[in-house]
Amino acid sequence: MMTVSVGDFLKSHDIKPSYQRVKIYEFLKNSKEHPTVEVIYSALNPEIPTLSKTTVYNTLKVFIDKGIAMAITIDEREVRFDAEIRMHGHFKCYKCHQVYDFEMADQTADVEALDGFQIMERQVFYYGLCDHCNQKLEEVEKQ
Amino acid sequence: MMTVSVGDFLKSHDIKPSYQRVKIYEFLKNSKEHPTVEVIYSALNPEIPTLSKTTVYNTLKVFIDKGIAMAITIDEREVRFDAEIRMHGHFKCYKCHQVYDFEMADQTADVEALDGFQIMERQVFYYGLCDHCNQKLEEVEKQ
DNA sequence: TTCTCAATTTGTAATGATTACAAATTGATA
DNA sequence: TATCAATTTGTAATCATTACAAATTGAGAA
Ligand SMILES: [Mn+2]
Ligand SMILES: [Mn+2]
Ligand SMILES: [Zn+2]
Ligand SMILES: [Zn+2]
Repeated sequence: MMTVSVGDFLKSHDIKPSYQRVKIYEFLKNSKEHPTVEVIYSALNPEIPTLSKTTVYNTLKVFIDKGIAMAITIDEREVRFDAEIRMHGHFKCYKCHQVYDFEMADQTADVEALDGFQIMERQVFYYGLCDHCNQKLEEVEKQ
Repeated sequence: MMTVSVGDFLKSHDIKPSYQRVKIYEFLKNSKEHPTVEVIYSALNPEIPTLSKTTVYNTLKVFIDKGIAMAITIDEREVRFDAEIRMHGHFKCYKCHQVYDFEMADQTADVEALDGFQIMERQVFYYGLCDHCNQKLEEVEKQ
């Protein structure tokens, strides 16, 4: 198993690895929850008391420009972020509001309606009840 | 060919067909552009000078609740609306910012990662260059 | 080491879409 | 015609995001 430091990883993507950038990337990479700016800021603020929310916004914009993160607009009200940039779908539970990843077959070829279009990005959002919340609902209905 | 008035259509979906609601629904139904609240408001304001933007927001919320319209969050900054509620994908051109519809095979069954999840809504967003803008780009490159 | 300067970070104010809310209007029914 | 709930309207509040200018940082120069 080969390990590359976050600093080297950022450098290899033409991003100067400042203290804040390293911490923000580490948090995003280790997070499974697709955090918002607010969540990232609140999580890192205790450790970096001088952190500014503007820095979180700026840094995420840099990550996206350099291709090591993506924005997820599955919520109407707030943008979430993801350090996993391989193609995958997102499911949002109406009840617990969690956002789950799911694997997806690449169905680019399926879309003959888009002949001549150059597809550069794909977002697939599903909504409903996650297995956990769905389970609880069924138990209630059984009564 | 059978025609039902917009008023009757709204009534059949449990929506009282006020003047504003009829006009807003007609505009949305006839529009191919997935308009924003601002676009709808600006388009109808000349005809309905007393129209309030709040009414546009309220009315669209009613349409969505009653299942005759849907919100499209393909833009990070502003929500677009669509009176076409059959399942279809959306493509947004980075250059001309138009949003195109495209037909899509229903691939619900494909997603075995979501066993136990109850999928209630699906949104598929593609981004890139539309055929028109892509064409123009190729012509420039040819020179 | 100290200096310099561009890149980065920070704090504050502005922006803009959306929502909250209360008053005015409408329109179906009595 | 009177009533009253539903709808519409206008204004203010909210809140995520952006703009911007000042402060800080840190890598290389001297
Ligand atoms: Mn993800
Ligand atoms: Mn559409
Ligand atoms: Zn859930
Ligand atoms: Zn285009």
